[in-house]
Amino acid sequence: MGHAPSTVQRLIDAYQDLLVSDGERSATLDAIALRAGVSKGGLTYHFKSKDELTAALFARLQALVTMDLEVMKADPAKAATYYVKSSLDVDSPLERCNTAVTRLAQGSHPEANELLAKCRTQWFDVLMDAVGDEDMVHLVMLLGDGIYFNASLTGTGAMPEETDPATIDRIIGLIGTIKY
Amino acid sequence: MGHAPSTVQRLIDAYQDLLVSDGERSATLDAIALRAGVSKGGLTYHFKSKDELTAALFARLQALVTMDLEVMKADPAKAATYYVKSSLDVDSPLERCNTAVTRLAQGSHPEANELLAKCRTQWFDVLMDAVGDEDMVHLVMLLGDGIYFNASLTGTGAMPEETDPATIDRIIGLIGTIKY
DNA sequence: ATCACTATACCGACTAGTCGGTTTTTTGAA
DNA sequence: TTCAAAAAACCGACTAGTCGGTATAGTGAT
Repeated sequence: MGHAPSTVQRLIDAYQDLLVSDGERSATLDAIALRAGVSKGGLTYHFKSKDELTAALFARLQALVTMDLEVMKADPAKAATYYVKSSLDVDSPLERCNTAVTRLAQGSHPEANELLAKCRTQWFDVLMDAVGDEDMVHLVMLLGDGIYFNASLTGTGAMPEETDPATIDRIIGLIGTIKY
Repeated sequence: MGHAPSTVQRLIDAYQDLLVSDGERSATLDAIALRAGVSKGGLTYHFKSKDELTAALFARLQALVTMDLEVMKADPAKAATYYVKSSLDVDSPLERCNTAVTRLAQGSHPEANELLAKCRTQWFDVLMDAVGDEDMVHLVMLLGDGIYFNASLTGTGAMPEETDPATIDRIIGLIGTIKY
């Protein structure tokens, strides 16, 4: 049966959600505890410091990326399309966690930057195995980043329809016509 | 001859630089004043509140974008290439200001989000006039966003060579082969 | 006298982290 | 099966420090 998420997981969820929806400044210990449904003392029982909580968030991202890489390796022919399309799914566990860590990176958290760089290198390597051509891999990853950037910016401001799935499908079609 | 920047401009510069290099949290009034080489009192003399300073940063971005749009309109044939390539130049006044406002947007500052959305719509419209095909414009803008995202993430973490100009040139070449 | 500041002091709100104490769950011997 | 002791989970008030903002007295150039 599906376990109800543990307090530890709920605390990481709460931290992640606050980072994604309101940014680093709003992700205070009090706010995290409140959202997770525990007291501040309950939070500090599980995580002695905010850095420890952040480390747990980093570990979650690494785990989710590892799973994502396995999916891509399992079907190399679809790896590139999968990478681009999954950038659109901002509500997936991976994308949400990725966004959360990106928020920290943009607050110039050195470890967050290093982790993101490492993950990107891993994606790059798997895409290279699947696609073969370096420039095409760069194109695919940059396109994915652009989609992700657009999607994650659509918080309050009403963006145009740049990131709707049908448009992405047509763009993937255009890319598919490239001979390399 | 080139005026030495006024105190007002130096204060906006300082705010912008701190946002870009250290994120929203580090951009305190004290830090801004220190970097601009004025006292805190000197800052509050020119800007009654941090919101006023932020408004000045927003106005700067709008002005820089308007100039950028004029450049693109002046040579529509090169507009798309110009858009993609200029995304790489993270040290240009426009990209630095854009990054600074993006930092605020990711801290879920509603006005920053609206401004960025507005600017993107303006770029989209000009590119539509220049390129004609909507999907190609989306592709160009997403690619530019991806480049920008990558480049702006390269703060501390040593990124791979994804965003070097030669690679971008080859990718532009690939895009150029698409028939639409 | 006005402008463009410097320098310093202060306030209230907020933040990360601490700590003594309380509740809940688990354990293992009678 | 019962039940008390131990361990784990959790509470919330408190501390020290930070931030945005306010206030005020003074300085030197025009």
